[in-house]
Amino acid sequence: MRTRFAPSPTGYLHIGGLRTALFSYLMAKKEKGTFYLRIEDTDRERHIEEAIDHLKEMMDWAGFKIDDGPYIQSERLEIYKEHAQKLMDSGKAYRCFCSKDRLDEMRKDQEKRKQAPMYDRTCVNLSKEESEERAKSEPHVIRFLVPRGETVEFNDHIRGNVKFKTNTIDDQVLLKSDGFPTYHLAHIVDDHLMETTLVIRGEEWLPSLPKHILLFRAFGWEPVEYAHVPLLLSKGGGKLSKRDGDVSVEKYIEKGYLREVIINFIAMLGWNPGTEEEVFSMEELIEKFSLERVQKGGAIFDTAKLDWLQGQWMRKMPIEEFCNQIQPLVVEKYPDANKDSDFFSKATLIQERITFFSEAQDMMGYFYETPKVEKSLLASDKQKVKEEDLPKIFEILISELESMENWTEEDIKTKLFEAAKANELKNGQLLWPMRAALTGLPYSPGAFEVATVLGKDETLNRLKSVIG
RNA sequence: GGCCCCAUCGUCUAGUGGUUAGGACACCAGGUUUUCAUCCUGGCAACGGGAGUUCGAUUCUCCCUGGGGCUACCA
Repeated sequence: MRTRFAPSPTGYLHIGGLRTALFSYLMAKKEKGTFYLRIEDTDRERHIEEAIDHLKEMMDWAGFKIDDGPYIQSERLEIYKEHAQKLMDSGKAYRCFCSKDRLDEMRKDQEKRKQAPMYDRTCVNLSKEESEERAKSEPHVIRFLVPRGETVEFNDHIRGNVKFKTNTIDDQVLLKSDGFPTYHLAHIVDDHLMETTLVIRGEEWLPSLPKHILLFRAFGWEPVEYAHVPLLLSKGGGKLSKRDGDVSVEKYIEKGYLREVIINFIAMLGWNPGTEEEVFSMEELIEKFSLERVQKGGAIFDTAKLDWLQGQWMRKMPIEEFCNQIQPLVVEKYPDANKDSDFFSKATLIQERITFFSEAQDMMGYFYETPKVEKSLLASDKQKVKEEDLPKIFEILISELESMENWTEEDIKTKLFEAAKANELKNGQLLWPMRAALTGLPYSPGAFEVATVLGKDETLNRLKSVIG
């Protein structure tokens, strides 16, 4: 098994592109085959220099090991020319000197008459001599002479048997007047020469499939295998494109989604393992992926589930790694966090309620800075804590906690539950004001947990300063 | 217009010639000895329509409808 990812360099990586790359990668790795990268930069107008390096970085980020390449099509122009020539020599392609204007007019005319726009083959009838002669001075393209009256059948790995009549297939341009090949020629030549065994690409290529099969035949080559994956759709239903919002992988990385999350998410868009599991690592995907279980219909790219997955993966992350990720961020704002021997236990409290690393700074602030506590926060209707009861509540809290010898979470819990009972208070009436006083936030880890990490002295300081 | 592809809850999807059509996300309601989050329980919610095949179709066939893609010297 040898697969490839063959993007054109646009400057960013489309999320759908990442998905076809992922599927290709998974197929290759599943079979212990190879996966290579090829840059399809045959459109001069689109060419962007840095895009190639960027693509390599993205493959690296995604965790796709590139076994080979990148092959750059713009560096292989001679090869495509030779192959186009071969087809001309065997009468399967021809030069076309028609101008852009004439073609436009022709198409307009055809549309007016409600015909399918197709090249009218004006240049097919040129004699070999005339064609050779004019080629010396006139700009021209090379077109594929599509055989008429045939039916091309092909077995797609996802769609099964598909049939096309060749009569409706246009004489595709193979080589442009600037000497660059079109996608059609370049991909056939490359996938043959580079010994690709399976091409996985978007469904938008399905209508071109017969052209490609015909080209393989014209060269006398065995066609590669194809799998056309369903498109990613926007909420409105159309093909997901730039105007629908965030379609670049870079955007999602910027937002703070984990690599594992994005990979997991796009894998599940159009594919499922047939079980009810939904959280998969790359290794598991490699093991379980199969084209037979890829959906035929397009999938709407709806990110609601992405956030859920992000939470799943955040909580799944080993705590050491979690600390490594957030500590630098927290240190930026709170330098004390750098040499904090308790950072680990603080991070543990945060991990189960965080969605993005970037939130850590705000979530951990009260560990490093005495919070400013709004008086109104200490009371709570829901917890039945009235403002006038606060002095008494804090008095109880302070005296109970002050008397403690062992400052452990269990001991604090026992102590305060007893105190609540003794004073005929609900747990919440004691704990809400305590938690609020310690953190200054409407929500945070629990009072016991925060107090434990803060230590006895700091806890008491904060409780005292609130009523003072 | 022509050609091609597709069609199960709002979304991602499982599924079989006979099922209470399953799961997940989202949403709603409860619970989890304090908030938030997590977690748990429950609820809401789907086979586009019409023929045919069949004892029986969500499932097989055809038509319709709907959606999508392609129709460049772009990929």
